[in-house]
Amino acid sequence: MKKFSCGFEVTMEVIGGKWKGLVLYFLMNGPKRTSELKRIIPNITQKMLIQTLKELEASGLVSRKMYNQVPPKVEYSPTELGESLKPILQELCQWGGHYAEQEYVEGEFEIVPPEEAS
Amino acid sequence: MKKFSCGFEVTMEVIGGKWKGLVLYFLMNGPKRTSELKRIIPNITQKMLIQTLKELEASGLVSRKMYNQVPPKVEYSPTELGESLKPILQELCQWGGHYAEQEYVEGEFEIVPPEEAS
DNA sequence: CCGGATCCGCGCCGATACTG
DNA sequence: CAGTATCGGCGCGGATCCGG
Repeated sequence: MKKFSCGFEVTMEVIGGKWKGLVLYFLMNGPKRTSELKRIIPNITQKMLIQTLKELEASGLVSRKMYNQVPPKVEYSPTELGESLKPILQELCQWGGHYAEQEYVEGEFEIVPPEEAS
Repeated sequence: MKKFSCGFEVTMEVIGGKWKGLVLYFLMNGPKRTSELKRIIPNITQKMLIQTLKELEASGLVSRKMYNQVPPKVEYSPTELGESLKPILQELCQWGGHYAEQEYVEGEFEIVPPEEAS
């Protein structure tokens, strides 16, 4: 059992890292197939996408629905627990957007369409 | 200039990682000296504490005030920009607290006094 | 009391190739 | 289309010693 001194650390354990929060954020608008997510987040590799989704599922934030057919079809959607993070994720997103425009950090960060993002 | 496709990534760039958000969170209750922070977060090493504070300062979220005296005294406090993160940090903290008590993850995470935390 | 400097292990994350 | 397997770089974060 991992021990922390503050709930903040627990949340970070769950949506921290490079991709987890972002993937969850894009799932909030409705169920997505793996390939859709890959298209929305072009810079993620297939490996990291699958791994991220598995971690989110293990954390109980995302549910995985499989259709037994060919070609395979899998859809991911946020669970109720995952949905409960929606307002927070949106605030984090908005804050970052405003922050990037602060004169203090102007030229440090840029928000661009996915194709051009690093 | 770092490029992102979503403000969320920018925010994570600033409060992500193992310590940045946590240190900022504990600064919200008022200015703190280095040694105070070290006492509040015993598991952080001095190196990481200093490094974290410098990064937060470079991001414009924390201001560093030095008193020229012996023994040296330095105080850190959140800037206005840093303060603007306060509600979000609190929500992240509360969410993590509730999450740790979900039956789904019971036994996975525990929130304990700093001395026992890992 | 406060901070800098070095060394280094480990794990995150990426690239690539392959299966059903 | 969805997922697995393997290999490896690199940087975060930790331990420790040193200086003002």
